[in-house]
Amino acid sequence: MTIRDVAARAGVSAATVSRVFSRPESVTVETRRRVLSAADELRYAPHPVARSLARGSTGNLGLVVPDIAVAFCAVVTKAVSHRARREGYALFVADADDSSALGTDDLRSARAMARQVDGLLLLSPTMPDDDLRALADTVPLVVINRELDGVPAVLMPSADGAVAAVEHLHALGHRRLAYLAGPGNYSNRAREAAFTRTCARLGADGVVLGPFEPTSDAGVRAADLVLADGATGVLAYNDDVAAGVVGRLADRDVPVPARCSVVGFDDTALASMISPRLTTVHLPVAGAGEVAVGLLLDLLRGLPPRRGPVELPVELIVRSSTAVAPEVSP
Amino acid sequence: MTIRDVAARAGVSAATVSRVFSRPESVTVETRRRVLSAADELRYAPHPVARSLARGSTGNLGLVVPDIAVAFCAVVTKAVSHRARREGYALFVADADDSSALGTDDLRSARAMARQVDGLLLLSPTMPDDDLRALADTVPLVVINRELDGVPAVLMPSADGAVAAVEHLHALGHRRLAYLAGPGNYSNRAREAAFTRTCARLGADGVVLGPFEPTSDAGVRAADLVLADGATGVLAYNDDVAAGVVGRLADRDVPVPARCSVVGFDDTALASMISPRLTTVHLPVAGAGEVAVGLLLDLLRGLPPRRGPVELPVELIVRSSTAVAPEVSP
DNA sequence: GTGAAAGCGCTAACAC
DNA sequence: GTGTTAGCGCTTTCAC
Repeated sequence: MTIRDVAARAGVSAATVSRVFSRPESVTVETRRRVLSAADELRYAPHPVARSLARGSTGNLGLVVPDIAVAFCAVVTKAVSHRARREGYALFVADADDSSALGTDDLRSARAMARQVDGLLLLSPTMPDDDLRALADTVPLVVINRELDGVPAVLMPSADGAVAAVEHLHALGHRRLAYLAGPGNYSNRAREAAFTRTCARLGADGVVLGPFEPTSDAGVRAADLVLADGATGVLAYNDDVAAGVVGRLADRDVPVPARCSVVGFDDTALASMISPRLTTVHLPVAGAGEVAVGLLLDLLRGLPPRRGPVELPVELIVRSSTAVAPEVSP
Repeated sequence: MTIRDVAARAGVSAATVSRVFSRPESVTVETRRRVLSAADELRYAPHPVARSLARGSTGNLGLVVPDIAVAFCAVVTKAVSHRARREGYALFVADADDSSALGTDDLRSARAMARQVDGLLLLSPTMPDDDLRALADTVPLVVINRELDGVPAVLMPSADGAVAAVEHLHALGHRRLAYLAGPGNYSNRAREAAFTRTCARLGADGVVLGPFEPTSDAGVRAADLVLADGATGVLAYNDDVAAGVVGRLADRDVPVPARCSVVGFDDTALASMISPRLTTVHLPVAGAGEVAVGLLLDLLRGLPPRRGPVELPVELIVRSSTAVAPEVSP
């Protein structure tokens, strides 16, 4: 069923059919009606691939995530998907997590998508700066959780969250703190640096453990290291790791928060599902996804790019996994 | 940068360049080398859209999920994504969850993707049989968790899991059981029916509550209904709901499993993250995703379709959220 | 407002 | 092996 079949049936030219489906107002009501009903009878719909080739644009957006099975990524994906659809775009999603290799292969995933989409969104990409820049020269690009001159970005300033978390623990009397490091992305680096810096500023002992996978299993292992270290306040890379820590501490009869306080990151649904409910840094994840699509659309429309990255505020949510430090044993 | 630029630079025809990128062995080593280095210098790569149009196939697979933010869906997506990539296909993912409307709009999502992919995978689709069949006539199609004559499917027989769960609770002495219903999809219907049937067979009181959203928040609400009902054994639609129930019962000082046993469904990571660890029905989620891609590839290759659906066994995993029924108060 | 014609970038016969 | 020639299905000038 091609445009020509419809044209023949409606007694018009292919160009007219094309117009009916592209700029209906540029065609008489009467011919439009004829074309539409012919199309209907033939169950015709424009072929998107042919349309993309002719138009030079696809109507698709692409998103590369480090690991779709991580709640944080899934939520971003959902937000991006909705905003994209609302704007009339379909969404291509690629999971960069390469089980065969070590780490993620976001560059390859991004390249594979680049020509099939009008624009690309990268979530927490770990590829080298140069590769990222080269990619940005190839295709309209917006990154989330990554900072690079000249590439539009939306940031959730993890550092602020880490600072708030450390200050919170310090205010509760904790003097030996541990940060459980995650994967080597922008967010983790920001969190780790802010943790260390803030510990130093407040005169607290701050130790960095890890890196760990961002999973609860890794959190279980991390908990034992924390215990061995003697830290009483823990900041985990994310909620999953924090949940693993909490679970393991419970299993080892170390009550949380009485003997050890635990802070997570992301404020995923998990954070309020476990017991005790997690004190955690809330990230405006869905908002970030939406804003990122907005930036990308601006880019596609040729609007002047904003100077710096968009920063969405984060917030420490205090729940039940943090409390005053245990008294030092005599 | 088109194929012609490369052809000119390498001193060959466009067809030869095309061959180098499609069937390299059909070209001399020497010309191949020349073409490749010309392509390299010009940073040329074949344009996938043009290629799709000319070839009549895209090299893409599509997946429609009811809600990517649900762990179950995310895990399937991950498995599908990996298998697809391994087979040389890219993956289009659409989230059918339409926040604006009630429920999911998988039909619309599927239609939007249909012509841009070589084949489509539908996870727990809720569209009417007729629409599904019509779609299957349009594009190679495989469904997961849905049964419909003539449409290749992979099933995780939820009913078996529900039967095992009810038998488990009954064996522990529970005589009044509740099923917390989920969304109106194939899986929920299978679980609910099996629950009711098995309760009847064993002579237990079985009450169906809901339907509820598949979230822990809904589980919180459900817990109060369970308490009001007096059931001591609960089978939830999924782990999230079960987690909500467990959390709420703890808040209401009803110890799990001492006073009430709770069984989940899916065996997501959450199940072993909460305390007590959830007894739940393990679903071979990743396997299902992989197998589904396999079926779809068979379809694309024109292999004769198998007669019935592929069934992957499920298994009840007994953890710490179930125990012998509390003694009946005198 | 509508049609004719050229072309988007690539592939696939078919000749040579 | 390689080049020539037609398209794939649609959009888009440019005339009329």
